[in-house]
Amino acid sequence: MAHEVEHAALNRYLETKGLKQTRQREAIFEVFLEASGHISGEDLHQRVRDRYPHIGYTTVYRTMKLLCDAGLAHERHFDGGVARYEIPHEHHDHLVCVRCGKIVEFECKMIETAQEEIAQRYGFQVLRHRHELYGHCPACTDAR
Amino acid sequence: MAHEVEHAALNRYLETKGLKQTRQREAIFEVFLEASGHISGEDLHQRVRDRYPHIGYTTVYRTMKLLCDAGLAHERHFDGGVARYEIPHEHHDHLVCVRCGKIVEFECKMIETAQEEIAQRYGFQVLRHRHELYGHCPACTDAR
DNA sequence: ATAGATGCAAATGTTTTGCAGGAAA
DNA sequence: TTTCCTGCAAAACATTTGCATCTAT
Repeated sequence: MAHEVEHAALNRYLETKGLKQTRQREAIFEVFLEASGHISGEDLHQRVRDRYPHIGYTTVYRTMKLLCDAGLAHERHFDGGVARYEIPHEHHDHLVCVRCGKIVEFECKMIETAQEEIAQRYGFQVLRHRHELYGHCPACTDAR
Repeated sequence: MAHEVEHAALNRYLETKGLKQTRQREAIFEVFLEASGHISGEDLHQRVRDRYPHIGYTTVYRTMKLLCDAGLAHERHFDGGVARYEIPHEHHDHLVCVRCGKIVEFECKMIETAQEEIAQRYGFQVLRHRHELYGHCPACTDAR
């Protein structure tokens, strides 16, 4: 089993919450870590199934929710209606290819600053935001 | 009936497409225009029901889709999973209050410019985007 | 032994579709 | 009178919940 550090973090979290360490949780977390980003609940379920044929959708969803609570995963919803999960890291936004589904992360200090200024102008206390650019990635632009 | 100009535009569209002018379509469009912005399908249905008790959800959805195709309405999906409709006007983004649901529009040329630069940097051809700031509006910030 | 986890089936919530009857052109 | 609409019920679709059973502690 790879990702020892991460699994240790999960086990620590489970322990502090009085929750249990199970094969399913380990398997789901492992597959999630291997996928390294933007994997959908469905894909995750499929891949975990390769190792645990009887695992249910339910357990995948419940475990991902748990991982999010533990701060070990981040849930995103892009257009299309399915939840996707990423490994938490510094703040960023996304470019999404509407043809092939490719997702690219970007970071822009200037936009962050502008957002703060806008929030202040309207008296809003911003808790989170959503910023996604949808279009064609380089490969899909060339393809026609 | 108010909004004569808009209804004329709808009738013109229906005619060019060989579609029919019906009481339901008129009623839905009228209620949509009166709401002037960010009304949900459910609210729309409720309000139309005050005038046409037997109107179905289905007709409201189908009509809003038609209005979107005609360019007379714009569909938005903020967090929460319900479609909301607004009267089309120049490009803008939104601030959404997570407590009271208030929606405020904003426009920022600087962000638009930054988006273009980012798209170029990653070779994406951007078709549309989504930019929403979620937080507490002034009233809800004061309330506690 | 016991609190907690699992997996199935059924429920949820929003939107869409099939279809038979109804209305506009 | 033909083409298009409407409204109901049922389907879709992603996710959640109820519950009886199983398992880690």
